[in-house]
Amino acid sequence: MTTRVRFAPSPTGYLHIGSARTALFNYLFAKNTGGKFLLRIEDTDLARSTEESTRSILEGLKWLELEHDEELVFQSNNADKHRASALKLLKEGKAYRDFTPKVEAAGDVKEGIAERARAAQGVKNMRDNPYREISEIESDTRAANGEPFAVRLKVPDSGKTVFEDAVYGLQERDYNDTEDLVLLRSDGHPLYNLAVVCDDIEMQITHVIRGQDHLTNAHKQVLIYEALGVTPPVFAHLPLILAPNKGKLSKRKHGEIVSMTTYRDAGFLAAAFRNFLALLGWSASEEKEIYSMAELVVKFTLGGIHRSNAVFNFAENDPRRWTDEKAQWMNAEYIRTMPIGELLPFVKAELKSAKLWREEYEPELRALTETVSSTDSEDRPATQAFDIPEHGSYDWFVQTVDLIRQRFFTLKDFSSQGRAYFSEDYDFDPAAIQKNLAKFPDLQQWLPELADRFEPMEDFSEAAIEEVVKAFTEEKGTKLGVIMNGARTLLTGVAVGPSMLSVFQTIGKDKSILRLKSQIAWNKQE
RNA sequence: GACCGGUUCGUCUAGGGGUUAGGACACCGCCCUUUCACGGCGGCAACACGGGUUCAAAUCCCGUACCGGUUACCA
Repeated sequence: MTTRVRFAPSPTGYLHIGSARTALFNYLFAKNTGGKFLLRIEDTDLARSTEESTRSILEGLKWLELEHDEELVFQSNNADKHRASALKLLKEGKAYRDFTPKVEAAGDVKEGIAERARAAQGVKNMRDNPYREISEIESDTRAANGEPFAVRLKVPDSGKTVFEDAVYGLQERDYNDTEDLVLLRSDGHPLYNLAVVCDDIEMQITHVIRGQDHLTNAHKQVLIYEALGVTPPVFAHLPLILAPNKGKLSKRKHGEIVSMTTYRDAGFLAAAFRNFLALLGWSASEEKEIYSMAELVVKFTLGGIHRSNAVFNFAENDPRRWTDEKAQWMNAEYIRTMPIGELLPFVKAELKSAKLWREEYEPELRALTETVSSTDSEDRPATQAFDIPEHGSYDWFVQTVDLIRQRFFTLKDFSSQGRAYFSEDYDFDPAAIQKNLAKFPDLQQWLPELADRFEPMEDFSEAAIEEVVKAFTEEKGTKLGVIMNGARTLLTGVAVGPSMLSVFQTIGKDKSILRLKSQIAWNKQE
């Protein structure tokens, strides 16, 4: 039997990091077992569901490249079927009409529930509903008279629900601990637990993989499956992802850092984020951190899922730790080690959106196949002096990206920190000016002078540049670092980056000269 | 409150009767270097607590503490 799993978010916000991981695990399990990954939007609560949210969720899934196999299902479209099931149970005596008037929840719903539970301590039987045992005739009559009623499942008097959770093991719950849950609201609207069970049956779901917050719901759902006479699917509940204080990670309290689109917009690679997510609550039991999607698919098992919750670690008021540092590291790791050919399209998109892209960077067909296939960043020789691509060409673009990616963390860095490589209009980091220029006033004369030395050079290779700069340094009786760092600041606007010789060569002779002579940075320091 | 679940370095985790308790991120130090957030080497750092079982417990059992989930005519 082929496995069929579903990711079933409710459209009440953007794609949350926890939901994203649930989607990932469902996807991985489906692909690992050669099954289908389905998507269902749980919009039974029309009042809270929004189209905007559905769009955002779809967008997040698209970014993560978790494509669903069959047509998207909207739960609200199946309301009639859900209702029919409830009515069937009513007819069979497995459910009953509850004529208790509906009470509107007020204030903090959660708190109200807990409060009521504490107050009802010991006095209330979960199933002491006065309408549970009224006669069929009375029930029918009152209903016929137009008296509003909810339909509740009649939980059997004694016994327990039992199921084997693929993650948490054997789960048992005494019927006494489960109330007669409402299947249909008094306005005829089907409720979550009913809807989920009906849809999962309809969609022939074999494995329900979802957050641990549904673990107790599973007992209620098993009850519905039993009443309906259908064998329940396999349940696998996932540990929760917590905030640093080990509390709930919520959209309201933690805002954008839990939204998938935040990461997309911050310049994360989907592959890196997926990799990070996969390792949050799951492990292949080996000392390895970097997994491609293909590897994850092969290695994924429900048995590798943990039972304990994981903390998503970040510090709200520390910009460097705005999100989990391991996620940041993972992204940097991908940027600097993935095959350059795979990275290029992302850099292109980033440069385009920053208006830094130029058509000259577009590959000719020949160049593309050559570069992409010969990409083993492991043992590619360092840029050679005799191999200087024409500035601004496709080859130059590839070489430049490869050079500067070493110290980048996100795709955004290509258009911010790396801006000077692609544009004449770049900013100067005040700290860099302070550290590398202001401290050495002589540089204001020296650097333009160095530019003059570059002028007559025919061969602007790293070796040739090195020779000129070294001679110049000696002549001035200063240290190489002073010249190099001053030049770095003028040429790139920042204090960090690759070897200056590579930078000179990459920026090119003409631009290097221009920038060394530019007084903009100097003027800025005043 | 009740029911359910969890607890290995700060964080993500490996290990599940005998290990110097391993890896990754972060942090610290050294090296490389013209700077650096790359790289290399090294370091700091954990089995929640108390009982039991056992020759031997981080690992099995019981209890305690703490944390989390659920307890809706929400999903």
